[in-house]
Amino acid sequence: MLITSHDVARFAGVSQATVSRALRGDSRVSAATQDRVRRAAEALNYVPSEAGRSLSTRTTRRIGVLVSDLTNPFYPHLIGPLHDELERCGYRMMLLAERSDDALVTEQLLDHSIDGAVLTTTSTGSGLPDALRRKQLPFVFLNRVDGRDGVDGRNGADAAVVDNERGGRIAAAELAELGHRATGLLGGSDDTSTGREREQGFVAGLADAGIVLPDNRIRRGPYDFDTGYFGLSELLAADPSITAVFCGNDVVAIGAYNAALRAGVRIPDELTLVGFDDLPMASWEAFALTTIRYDLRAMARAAARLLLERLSGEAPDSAQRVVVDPELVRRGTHAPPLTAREER
Amino acid sequence: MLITSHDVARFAGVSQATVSRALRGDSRVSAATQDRVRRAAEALNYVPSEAGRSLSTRTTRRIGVLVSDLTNPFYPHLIGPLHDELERCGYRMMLLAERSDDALVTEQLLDHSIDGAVLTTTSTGSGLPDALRRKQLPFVFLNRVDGRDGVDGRNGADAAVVDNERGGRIAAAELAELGHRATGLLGGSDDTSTGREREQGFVAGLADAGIVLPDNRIRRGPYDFDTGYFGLSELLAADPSITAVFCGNDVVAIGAYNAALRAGVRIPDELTLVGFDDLPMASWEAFALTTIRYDLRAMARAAARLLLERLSGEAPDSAQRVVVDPELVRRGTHAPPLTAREER
DNA sequence: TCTCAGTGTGTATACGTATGCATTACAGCA
DNA sequence: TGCTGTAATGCATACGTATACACACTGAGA
Repeated sequence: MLITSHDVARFAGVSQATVSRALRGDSRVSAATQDRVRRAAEALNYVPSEAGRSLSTRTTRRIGVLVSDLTNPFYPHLIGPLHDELERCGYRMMLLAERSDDALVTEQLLDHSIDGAVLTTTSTGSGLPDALRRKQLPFVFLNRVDGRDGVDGRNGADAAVVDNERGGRIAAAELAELGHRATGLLGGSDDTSTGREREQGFVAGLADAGIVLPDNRIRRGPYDFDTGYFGLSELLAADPSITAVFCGNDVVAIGAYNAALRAGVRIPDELTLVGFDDLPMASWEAFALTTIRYDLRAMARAAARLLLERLSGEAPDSAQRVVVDPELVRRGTHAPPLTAREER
Repeated sequence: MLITSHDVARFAGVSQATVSRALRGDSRVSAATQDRVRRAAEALNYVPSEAGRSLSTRTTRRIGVLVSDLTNPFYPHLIGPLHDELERCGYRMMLLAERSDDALVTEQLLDHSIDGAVLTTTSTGSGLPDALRRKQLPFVFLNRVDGRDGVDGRNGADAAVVDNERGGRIAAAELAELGHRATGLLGGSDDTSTGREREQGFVAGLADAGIVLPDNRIRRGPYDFDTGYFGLSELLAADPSITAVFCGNDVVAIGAYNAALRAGVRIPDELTLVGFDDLPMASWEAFALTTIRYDLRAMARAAARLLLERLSGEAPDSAQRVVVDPELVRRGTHAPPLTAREER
C-alpha cells in the first residue's frame, strides 16, 4: 500500500541505504546509480515518509506559530509573510492558538513535532517563554516580547519588533505640533510589551511638549475593534474636551473611527485619530487613517530568519534583536484642534 | 538529553511497553502500576515523541489546510473556526499556501505528515483534488468545490459550502424589488465554484424579474479589494446608467464602496451595493453593507466534522455535502434607484 | 605480485512508540 | 495436588529513514 524506500531499492536493484543516499544527492553514489534510483522512485511515485525521517534525524522542518486570535485583522498580515519566508527556507508552519489552557499548548510545543516556535502574542505574565527556555526549544518573539529580558542575561530571547516607544513619541510629537493639548489614549493591554512601550513613548513625547496625560484620558484593552469602538465613547463621555486620540493600533483606531461616525463626531474636524501598523485597510478611502507605519513584512521575515539561524547553529550565543523603524504616515484623520483654528 | 519512554520505564521499574500502555490508559495495566508510571513520567517531564508515535501508528493527528492568501480578510474567518474545531477534536493544523508550484504542495500533502486536508481555495482547473484522490489522501472542500463532481460518482468529495446559487437569487430578487433594472455584477473569478454559482443565481434571479444582465455590466476578478475598487470604476465608465451592483463578496463590495467614495458617488442614493459573506467589517458604521449572510463558523465546523468522520471510517462511502443557507441582511447600502424615487 | 588508496555499495543499527504474543503469577475449582 | 482461566506484565518486533561502519572492487605504484 505505502511505498517505502525499500520498495524503491528492490525496484532499482540496490540497497535501501543507497536509495536514501541517492535521493539526497550524496556524492558518494555514482551518477548512474543516482539516475536509476531517481527513475525508480518516479516510477513508483515514492514520497519519503516524514515520520521516518523525523525519527531518524531528530528534526521536523516544521515551525510552530502561536497566535491568539486569527480573525483579528492584524495577525494575518504577520502570519502571511512569516509563512512565505518559512516555506522559502524549506520549513512548514504549524498554527497553534494560544489559549488559556497552557498545558495543552506546551505539550504540543514540546513533543518534538516542531523544531522551533514563533511567539506572536505573548503577554508579560505568560509562563510559556520560560517553559520553552527550560526545555531548550528554540523560539523567537515576533511583535511582542515577554519583558523579562534585561533582568538577567540568560533570559534573553531572539526577537523581531518595531520600536514601539519611538512610534509613541512620533505620534505625540505630531499631535503636539498640531496644537492638541487635550489628548487621549486608547491603548493596548498593559500586559503586552507593545501596549506598554507605545504608551510610554506617547506619554514621554507629550511630556516633552509640556503636556500631561491624566488617567481619565486613558482607556486600555485588547487590540480589537471593540476596544476602540466602546473605548472612544467612554473617553469622550469622561472628558468631552478631548481633541485627539492616539490608538494602540489600526484595528483599535478603526473601531474608534466607527464610534465617531455613530456619535456624529466629525473626523478630523472635531477629533484627530492616529493609529499604529498601517494595515492596508488604514489607507482605504473610508478611513484614510493617519497612522504609524513600519515594515510588517520585514519584521515577520526577520523573525523567521532569526529562528532559522538559531536552529542552524549560526546564531551567536547571546540573544539577537531586530528592531524596525516606525514613521508617521499622514492621511486624513488628523487636523489642528478646532480651538486652534478659530484663534487664527 | 531527550527523555523517552524507556527512561520512564527504568525509573518506574517496569518495561517500556507498560509505560506506553499505562499512559494511554490501557485497562490491562493495574491501577497501581498506572499511578506509578504516571508519577515517573511527571517526575521526568516526559513528553511522548510525536515522530515515534506517528511512525508506529501511521497517523499524525495533523490536518493540512490549504489557503491561497491569508491577508485576504475572508480567510481568517474561515481558518479561525476551523482551527478551533480541529483542536477540539485533538487535531492540529498545518497551514499550507496554495501556490503556483503544485509539485511542492502535493509532496507536502503526501509525505504522511498529515492525516487529511481541507481545501479552501480550489479553482475549477486545479489538478490537486484528483491527485489527492489518486493517492487516497482524505480531504474535504470548504467554501469552494472543484466542480468535477456529478460528472462521475467516484469524483465526489465531501464538501461544506453555502448555497451560492440561492444567495445570488436572493440578491437579484431584492434589487428587482427595489426597482433596479440597470444592475451590474462585480463577480468572483469564473474559475471558482462560488463565482460561477453566485453569478448563475444572480442572472437567473434577474431573469425571473424580466431583467437581462448584458456582458458590459459584468466584471470578474479575484475576491479582493482591488477587484471591487477598480472594477466599479470600469463598470460605471462602461455604463453610467447602472444603479445597483451585486458584489462577489464583502471584500469586493468594500473595494467598490471605497471607489464610490473616491468618485463621489453617493451610496445608497446614487448606487446600491450588495455583498456576500457578512464579515464583521460589513456591519461597521463606515460601510453598513447590505449583504448575504450565512453561518461561516458552522460551515467551517462542518468541514472539520466531515473530514474527521471520514478519517475515523464513520462516514458513508458516498461523498457528503453540507450546504448552509444564505439570507439577506439589510443595512445601509441599498435603496430604490433615483429614477424610481423621482417618479413617486 | 602485493599493497594501498579511493570509490561505490551493502549491512547493521539507531531513532521512540505501539502492540501481538509469550510469560508469569495467582486464584478458583475439581 | 493438578488443572484451567485470567489478570498483569515483559519480550520482541514493526514502523521508514539515515548513517556509521564494513566490505568489495579497481587501478596505481612498488
